[in-house]
Amino acid sequence: MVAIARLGEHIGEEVRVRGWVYNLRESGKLLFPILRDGSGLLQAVVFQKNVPPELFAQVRELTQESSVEVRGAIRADARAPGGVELDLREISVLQLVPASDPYPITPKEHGIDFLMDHRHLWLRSQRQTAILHVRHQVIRAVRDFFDGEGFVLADAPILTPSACEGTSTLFEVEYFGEKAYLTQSGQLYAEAAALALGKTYCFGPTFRAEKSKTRRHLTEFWMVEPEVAFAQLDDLMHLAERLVAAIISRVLENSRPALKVLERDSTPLEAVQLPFPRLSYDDAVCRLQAAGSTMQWGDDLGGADETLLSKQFDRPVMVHRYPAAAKAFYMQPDPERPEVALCVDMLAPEGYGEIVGGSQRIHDLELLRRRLEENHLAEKDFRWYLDLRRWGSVPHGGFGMGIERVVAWICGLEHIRETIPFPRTIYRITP
RNA sequence: UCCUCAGUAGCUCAAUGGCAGAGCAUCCGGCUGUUAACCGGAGGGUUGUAGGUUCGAGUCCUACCUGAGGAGCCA
Repeated sequence: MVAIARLGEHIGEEVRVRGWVYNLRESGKLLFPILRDGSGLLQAVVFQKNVPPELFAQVRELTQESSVEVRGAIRADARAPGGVELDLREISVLQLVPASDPYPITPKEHGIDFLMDHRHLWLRSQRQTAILHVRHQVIRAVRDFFDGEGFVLADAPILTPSACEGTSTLFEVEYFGEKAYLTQSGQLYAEAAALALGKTYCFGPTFRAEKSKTRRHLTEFWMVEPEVAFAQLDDLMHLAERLVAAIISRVLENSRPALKVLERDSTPLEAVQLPFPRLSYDDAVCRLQAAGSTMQWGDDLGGADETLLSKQFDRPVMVHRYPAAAKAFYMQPDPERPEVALCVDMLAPEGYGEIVGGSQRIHDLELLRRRLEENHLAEKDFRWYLDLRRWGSVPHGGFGMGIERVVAWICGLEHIRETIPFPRTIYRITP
């Protein structure tokens, strides 16, 4: 049994291929069933005069997405998509899709509503499998990168007793008579792990119940969050840029065919070389105002601002030292300018916006207590978090990277919903 | 939550307030190199729901339902 993607290595040989009927083209006494197997597309050919009548008849009545196993010789043929063709000699039909109930997704155009309702079938399309191949490479690259850097995986819980940051709207669940919430970030737990392991990361699903309705948002998405003891802001920026460069490099190495299916121009990806530009928030505000934005110092960057800024660079840009007032309570203030926080956001090029957000964390117990109070957060909810500052506190920090946004950028997609097998958005939880 | 838009055949879409249509899909027929094949024919409809205006509503009005695009918030 040979995967379609590897048939180029079997020219001249007789092979068996298992898969599904993608399409069937017909021209008189000539049939062209197109098969897919998840690795690629294969055109088979059947000449009526070269095969028994039963075989010809059997192939002729194949319907889209019927599951089959075929046998035949592979030969190079420039006329076939993919460059190789199978001279079909034998077929075993596992399931013939009945013509009375045809496969709903045809090779023609469909609207997004219909496709999302049929997401479980839409995944079979060339485009969707290509995206999932890229996603797979991105995740492999992340895990290999951290492994190579000596990080130890320590996943954070998904069920949590209270808000991690106290800002987002959370999904509430009933937990044996108590209220619990789906995690919006593993960060606080990752900090505990970092003080145990030195360098650690967690990687899992994250939930936001905000009623966000844009092409950049999912209610359930995957986030990887490294956390490093003794790290300062510059160390975090250095880590983040190398992580992203490693991901891009991996995708360019392993996913060229997928990028081609997606018609993704790879030149912007090839331009992503170290180092990435660093821009202080102050400089970002100047640049934006010069470019016509109405934003003022103190405002957070809006979506349009992010796009405007990222289009000024050919690689991801890191914006650091935002006003502390606009940021989370746990961020370490800059000792030289307490009104800004030692934090960084990485904006992807081509208008894809924020893919990384991180900071150095407050390591002083009394300062952290003060910040909790200023943010009206109850100290009892953060008792264990404060403990991390009572015994062996060190400067430390980390960041979160949203996998789906990275995949959307790399694949050049219009909308993030195609980057995850079963997207969860504000108005959609099925299939 | 706010703003905008859409809902007609399995799918993608047309239809000036006046007979509800086309392409694709499905079925039948034709074609010995097709490339979302092509050519000919057939079947397929409670126009999202409920009201209203009108001689007459897919079309106009009101409410609701479902979804999409954007804003805010964020990864």
